[in-house]
Amino acid sequence: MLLSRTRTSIVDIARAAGVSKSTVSLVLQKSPLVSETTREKVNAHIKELGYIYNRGAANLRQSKSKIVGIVVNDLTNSFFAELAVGMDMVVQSAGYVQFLAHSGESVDRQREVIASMRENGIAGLILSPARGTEASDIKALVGGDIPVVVVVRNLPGAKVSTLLSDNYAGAKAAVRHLISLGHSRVAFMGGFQDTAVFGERLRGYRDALQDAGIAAEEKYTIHSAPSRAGGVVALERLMTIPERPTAALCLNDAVAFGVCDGLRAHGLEPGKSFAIIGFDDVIEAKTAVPALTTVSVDPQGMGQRAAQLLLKQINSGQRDQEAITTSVRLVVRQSCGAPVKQLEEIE
Amino acid sequence: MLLSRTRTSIVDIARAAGVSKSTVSLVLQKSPLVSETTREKVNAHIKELGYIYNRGAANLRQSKSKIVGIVVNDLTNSFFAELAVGMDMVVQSAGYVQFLAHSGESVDRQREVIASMRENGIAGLILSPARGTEASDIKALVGGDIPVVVVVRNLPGAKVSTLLSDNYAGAKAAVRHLISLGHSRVAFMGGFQDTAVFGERLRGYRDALQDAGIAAEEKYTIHSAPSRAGGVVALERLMTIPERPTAALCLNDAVAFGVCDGLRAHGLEPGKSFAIIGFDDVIEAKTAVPALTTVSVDPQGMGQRAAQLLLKQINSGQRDQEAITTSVRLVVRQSCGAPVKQLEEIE
DNA sequence: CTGTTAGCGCTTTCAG
DNA sequence: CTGAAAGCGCTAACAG
Repeated sequence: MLLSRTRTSIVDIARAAGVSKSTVSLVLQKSPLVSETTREKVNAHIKELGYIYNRGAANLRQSKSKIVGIVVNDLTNSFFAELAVGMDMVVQSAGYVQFLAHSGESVDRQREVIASMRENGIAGLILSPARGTEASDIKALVGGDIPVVVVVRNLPGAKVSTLLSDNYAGAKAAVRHLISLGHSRVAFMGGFQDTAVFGERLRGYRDALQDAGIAAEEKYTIHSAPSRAGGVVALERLMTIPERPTAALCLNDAVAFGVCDGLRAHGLEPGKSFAIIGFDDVIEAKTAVPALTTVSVDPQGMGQRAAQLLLKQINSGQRDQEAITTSVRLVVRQSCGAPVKQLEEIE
Repeated sequence: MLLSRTRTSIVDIARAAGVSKSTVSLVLQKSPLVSETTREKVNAHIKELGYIYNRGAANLRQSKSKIVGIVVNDLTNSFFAELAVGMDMVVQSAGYVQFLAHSGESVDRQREVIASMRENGIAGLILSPARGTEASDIKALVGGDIPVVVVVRNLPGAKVSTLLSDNYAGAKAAVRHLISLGHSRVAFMGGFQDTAVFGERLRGYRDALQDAGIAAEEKYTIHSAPSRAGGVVALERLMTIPERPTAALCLNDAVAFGVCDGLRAHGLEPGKSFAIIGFDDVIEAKTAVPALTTVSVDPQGMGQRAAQLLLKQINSGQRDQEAITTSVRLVVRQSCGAPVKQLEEIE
């Protein structure tokens, strides 16, 4: 808790170099106002004394910081972990640091951690909301003081920039693909009716069927936890229904992997007797199942985009902007072998 | 970058409540020295003005912080993501926040990010080192000012607390298990000779064979990237060697999953014609392959332990302690279904 | 129990 | 080009 007995500061090096502390400060800021000779002298002493810049003090003085907050609902899910890695890349290379926290889908924890980050002076926040987060929550948490970017899950009504993938179109394209392969009994597996993501993907699934003149059977929509374990459960359910589907669109890759696990437990090879489409295109999808096709969201790319968006807002001093929802076009691709198509942006 | 035009401070609320700022400060610290009446009055104004505590200012004044740094080599790998989640849990509930960064196995990035964290005043650091990190690096980075806990990968010679799993014993137990099932041609798959973890696990593998009077064939050790994709590659290599092994211990779960992927591509069901043991016991291992057995490290538990260790050191003001290496005993378990045994600690 | 005062380490006018 | 002085928001003696 205690940081050294009072580590060497700007005045120590000023004294050592025989200059004033303001001069040292200027050197630190690489100001051109200081002569080459003094700069070198000062820098020498900085090295010698092992001086560490105290950014906290500077932040206080300037009322600004180069810290961003990132709160993610579930780091245990590769999709979100990769999302975080993408953000990390751009945050780091912009010279910022991040408080990165995991809410574990708990809105309470999410609230606490955001409050804590605010006290610690973040300049902006990226939030991948916990299930059950309300639009009203977020403006209560950050009083419009700092820019906020919401990712992945939509918070309808929240007046913040939001970066979403076009789940509807992606799901629709995936199901169209299955239909073009001759499937007519297609299931939608995984997830519960509690996130916008689920709703959008389901809607895409239904509309694609409808467009093809196929009635969407209610029993073909199989709810389960949106995890790998959930996929296994969903498959078990699937096996019991009459007129069993021949293909499925899964809520996400985790569910798809679980469905594959389940099929194999029944001695069936995924992609052979039963076609599966995953969703998100997590790194593992690249080798998980030879026959796996996914709707590609490219989590790392999305994370990068979100972070860029936030930094732009921070630097432009933007606040309280109208909800600018950007959606990322999704492409259906064969996971193994095929090159990943580029992320495209649409309004 | 700019934090509001100068947000409401302790003096604003002091003025509003008609008290001095020190009184407000005392209220904030829940000091018993302040009367119930004034406390309530002050609190009322705090709410009304939407005051946000400026922890940075307090940190500066007290030369301490409740921020820890966590640097992880690869968040993309579920093992490390779960490790981070475990740390997050205890850090958060101790009222700390964390800078959490991903080094992507780059020692340069690792160095930069640690430097940045130090400038930002972390009270301690947990490091899961990037490949190639030297013992000398770390004392250069943190000058013994703050406590450091190194996890997962050993940095022989570094004088810091280290939390490792007993890789040698775990690997040995796993191979003994395979031998007891009747396997005599056992491969070791995945990884390169560049981390201590690899060396320890390999040594355990070899010694178990030796103890059973089986010669460890050099060709049965198959190097590859320690990732899922690497596992696929390793399996391809394996298929080409004469007197093909009948079982394998994999460097980690990611490799094990890749090996399974590869087997399936060859029409072989993992666990049937070829036995596999993974390593780490990532969440997915719980459903990934019905027949999968892993050496259980319990990443989240290990993360919690590491964070507790760090916090203890922070609170006790410990510095420069001798290298206290704690190793966690590993158990071999059937991944699916079987209950996870508790983490045990040994000297 | 409450107010006064000084100062954490830095930046920033403003003079010299 | 360099120095002196003030102040960011908070805490910590110390008086009253």
